[in-house]
Amino acid sequence: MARPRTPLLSRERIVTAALRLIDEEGLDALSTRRLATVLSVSGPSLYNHFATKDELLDAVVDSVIGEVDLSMFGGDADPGLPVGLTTPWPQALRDWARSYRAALAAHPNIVPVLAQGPGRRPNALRLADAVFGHLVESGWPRGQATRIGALMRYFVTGSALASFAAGFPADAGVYDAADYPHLGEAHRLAGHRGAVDEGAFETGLEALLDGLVLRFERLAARS
Amino acid sequence: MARPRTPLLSRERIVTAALRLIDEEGLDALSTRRLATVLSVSGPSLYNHFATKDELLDAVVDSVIGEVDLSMFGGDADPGLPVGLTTPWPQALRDWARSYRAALAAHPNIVPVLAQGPGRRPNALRLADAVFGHLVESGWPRGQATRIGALMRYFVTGSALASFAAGFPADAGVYDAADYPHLGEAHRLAGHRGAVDEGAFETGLEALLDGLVLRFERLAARS
DNA sequence: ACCTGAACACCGTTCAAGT
DNA sequence: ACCTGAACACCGTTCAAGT
Repeated sequence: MARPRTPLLSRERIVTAALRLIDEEGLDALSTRRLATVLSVSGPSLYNHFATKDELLDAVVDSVIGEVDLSMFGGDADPGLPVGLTTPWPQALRDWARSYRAALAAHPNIVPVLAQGPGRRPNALRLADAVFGHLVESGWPRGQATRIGALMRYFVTGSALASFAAGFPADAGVYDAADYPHLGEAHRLAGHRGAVDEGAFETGLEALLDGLVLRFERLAARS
Repeated sequence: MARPRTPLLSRERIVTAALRLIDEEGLDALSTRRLATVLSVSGPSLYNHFATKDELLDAVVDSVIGEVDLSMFGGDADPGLPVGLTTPWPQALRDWARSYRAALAAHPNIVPVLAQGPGRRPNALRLADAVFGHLVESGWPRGQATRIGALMRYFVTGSALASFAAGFPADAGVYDAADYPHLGEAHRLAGHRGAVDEGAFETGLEALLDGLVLRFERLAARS
């Protein structure tokens, strides 16, 4: 065929197909050759749009991060917003963490890539900027704001990386009472996967926020 | 050569070499052929000791989890220990979380595999059993104990998966003030990698424990 | 039982050739 | 500019053959 008059591929079409493949069959299932087959082109065609497979993965990751809601941090959306109308930081962190987790948990297989940090990906940098900026403007010292951004990412990526409940085999035979005296009911976890993971995330999120509010109050009391 | 009189390989030798390769060059660098070369045998030899590469990875993962200290949960170590001498649950969780993170952070490249859950790996199941058992015996309802086990794993795996600080390029040119108004100092993060990540982990851990203690007190007040 | 080389169906990527 | 087939150096795994 050689060059068609309208391109067969675009970065966007490639990214969408790649994410679907990763979601459905895992990160290892994404090969340039399989992806090309799905897109009805030959393998090397992809190299007209991405220099390497890593660059393609970067684009996939950034498209996922682009789904995270950052509106609770104000900023760009309403530049003329009165200062008193910004969302209090604990509520902003709560809303953001839920949206962040939802976006990542929808694509758990790509979380290990995404967790490596923002790199040069624009959506990831925008996210870091919004969180850090809001915390500093709320009165957190810069060093503390950095730590909070980090620890929130630890918790959210950890919770999206894999289901806790689904990690326990549903086969009751695994949990020999002599070896694991307290895991007699563990085989039922996988069946309640959604509720267990959601409950753990919410409990952890609220505990974290309570602990941070406590620290913020101590900070204020000292000044 | 064919069969030597004393075996050239053992599961242990293979696991050790595999972990070193993963640590030094990443998960993708672990191929059965490279591993075999390191061990001075031919590729297929490994299949005399592990049925598949996945089974080998499982053994590597469990060897890492075996490094986590569980002694703070009492149990096996001192079966005749008086009840009053068990470590209070917040301190036990703190000590365990630190040991857990240290073991994982020493081998960050394998964390994505390990985070998939215990599966049938004995050391991972022992860990889950010890944490859950200690929480229940400390007075936590079983449902809450499950959630706490889960949320602690979220936080620890998230913190060991990748350095937060190292995720920000050291190249100051990345952080255009027009795009990211609050990231002007982000290029200096990578240089303080250890301190930033350690500080974030400790802050998050203490905040989480504070929040959980608060919940435990509320629980006690209701009964 | 434990190692070998040959073989199969895969990879990511490069490159010359086509329009 | 954007696609193709051929080619290179890799993969995981199977299998028959050796001791």
